[in-house]
Amino acid sequence: MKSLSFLLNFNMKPSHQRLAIMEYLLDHCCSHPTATQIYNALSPSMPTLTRTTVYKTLKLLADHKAILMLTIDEDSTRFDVDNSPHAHFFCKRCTHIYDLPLPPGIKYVEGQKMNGHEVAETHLYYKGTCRECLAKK
Amino acid sequence: MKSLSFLLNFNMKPSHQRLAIMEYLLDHCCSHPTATQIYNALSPSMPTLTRTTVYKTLKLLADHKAILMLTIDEDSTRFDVDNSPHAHFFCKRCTHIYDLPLPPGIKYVEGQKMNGHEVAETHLYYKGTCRECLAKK
DNA sequence: GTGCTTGCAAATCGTTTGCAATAGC
DNA sequence: GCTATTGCAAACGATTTGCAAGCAC
Repeated sequence: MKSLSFLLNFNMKPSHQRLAIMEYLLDHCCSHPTATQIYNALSPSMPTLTRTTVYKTLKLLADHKAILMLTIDEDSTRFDVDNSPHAHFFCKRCTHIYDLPLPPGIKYVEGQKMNGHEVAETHLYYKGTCRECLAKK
Repeated sequence: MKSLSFLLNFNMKPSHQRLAIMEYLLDHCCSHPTATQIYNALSPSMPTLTRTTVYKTLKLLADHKAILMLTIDEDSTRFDVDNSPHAHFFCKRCTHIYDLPLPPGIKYVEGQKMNGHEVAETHLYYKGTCRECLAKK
């Protein structure tokens, strides 16, 4: 019941829907799912769930800094429960997102100023073709 | 007529429309415009220009690696003519994008392998509130 | 009952597509 | 004339909105 404590930690009421979404995120942290993927996965076992609720929940979680919104994919927003500093590799062919260790030398800035700008998030992205897709052809 | 040589360099036919779009990009490199901003700016003096053409041209330029597509803004794709390695700061309040020098230690990977993945682009993004918006309130 | 959460239907907006018209060599 | 480029209208898909209904304490 990790999802329960997760929601409580962030002062969010643990509704049925939120628990399910949170649990999905925790179970699929490595795939960095889209809102639609979450909806499609949960919908069969939760017929009343709507896309709207999924979007609202994800937005709320992101506002509470419980999850991270990744804008690496131009087609749709991806979500990441892992908030430890790490980089991402986005495959342009299959749209899979891989986690990568942070290269030495780069600092993840948060809550500090940079050139007068207040930094809330740092993102390091690589884009290209992943090893799976390279192997295919 | 920088835009002309720019297009020729990338083996693209220098049509009237492409020249105008390229020129706009070169003149507004620091604002990292959206397709719609480009369209709105050029439309008055080029009444026949359509959004479609702007999108197609930008996609073509990006495919030829003449410009960079930035996915930092969740609302719309931004375009950058400056292909020298640098970081970006995205203001969540005013959506302005600032160029930032690359911090020491980080390498911009291109054309190399990383964990078996073939990297085509590296992106370093910071998000938060910019100094202009901080000063306002 | 009060207030937050959800569901619904519709709208919005960026972007893409198929195809016909056009322009330039 | 041939081929690439453009324009148009329509489609598409992700995301948001306003509002009414539902749920929980």
